[in-house]
Amino acid sequence: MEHAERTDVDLDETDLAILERVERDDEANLEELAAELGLSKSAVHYRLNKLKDADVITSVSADIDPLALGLNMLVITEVSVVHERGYAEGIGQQLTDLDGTSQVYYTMGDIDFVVISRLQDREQLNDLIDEMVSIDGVNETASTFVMNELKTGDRTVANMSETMLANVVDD
Amino acid sequence: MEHAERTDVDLDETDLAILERVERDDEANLEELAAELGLSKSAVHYRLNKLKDADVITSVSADIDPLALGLNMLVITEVSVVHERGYAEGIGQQLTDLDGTSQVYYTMGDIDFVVISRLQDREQLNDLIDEMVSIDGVNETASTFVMNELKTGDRTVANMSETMLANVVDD
DNA sequence: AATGAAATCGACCAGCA
DNA sequence: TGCTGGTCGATTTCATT
Repeated sequence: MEHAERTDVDLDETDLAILERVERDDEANLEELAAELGLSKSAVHYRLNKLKDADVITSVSADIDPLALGLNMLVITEVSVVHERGYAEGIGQQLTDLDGTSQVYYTMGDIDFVVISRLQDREQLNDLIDEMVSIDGVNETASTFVMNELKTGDRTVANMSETMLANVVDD
Repeated sequence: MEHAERTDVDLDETDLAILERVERDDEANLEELAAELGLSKSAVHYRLNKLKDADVITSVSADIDPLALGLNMLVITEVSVVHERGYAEGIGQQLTDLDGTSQVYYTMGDIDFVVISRLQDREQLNDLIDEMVSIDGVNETASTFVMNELKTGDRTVANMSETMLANVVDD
């Protein structure tokens, strides 16, 4: 199935303010949100519904500290594969299914896949690499330890410049 | 500032079931959660509070579709820096502050930093690379386009194997 | 971990700009 | 189409067992 085309919603500055607020913390009640944003409860409620209906907000979810689960190791692995037609898709799925993998990207160029994994110990890392190389079509892997996670990917609006935000509003 | 040591919480299978549920979707009310988990409303409420107090759940936040904001480009950039004492820390902070960057990792080995960015067009990518190379101490950058994002990093418990989960429970 | 009462919240509506 | 202010039922919260 092809990715569904985005039904283009047009957002205004108020929508962006709401998004910035709830991507940071969605535990506040309507009254607090309304006060912070200078709107009425109903307006916030109305716009939040719209943003969810339009799939601008895709979900509301709890963020869990990986360290609380003993996931002390963070590893980035570059995976290169043999270049035959149709291979990549199946390999990508298999990488996605491996225990411990957190993010999987299919990339242009000579690398093919970048996989980011969270693990508890070196044994799990060994197992993971073994599983990767045993996937049919995988050529080579190169792993790098992450010493420090300086910025996590859990914000979207907050990372955008004024120019980028302006592009959203006026088209 | 050093990272705060985790005050070790011990979690049981019920806690893990709750975490798996709310990291996927936190919009359900207590009654639904209780029914799905086979617990009473109060028990779920009690445990959720405990998990938040213990910072196992760090936040509850809305997930926003980057495509809804025109962020069609996803790029992975490897940044290498000159190796002088104390340089890396400041550079990491500056990378973190750049518009468009979504994730920043400080890594072992010859690469030094891996940066993942979301952008709207090539001009923004050019600007970003320019800003990176103009950071004092940055040596070289190499960027790769992501053609397909197969797995996003927004789940933690769901990515863990039975073995990994067992490690959490019995220590 | 369950109960029940009190406090709070979110959904909805009629009316309005 | 987007908003207001108010109402009501649903929900959370909390003290108690």
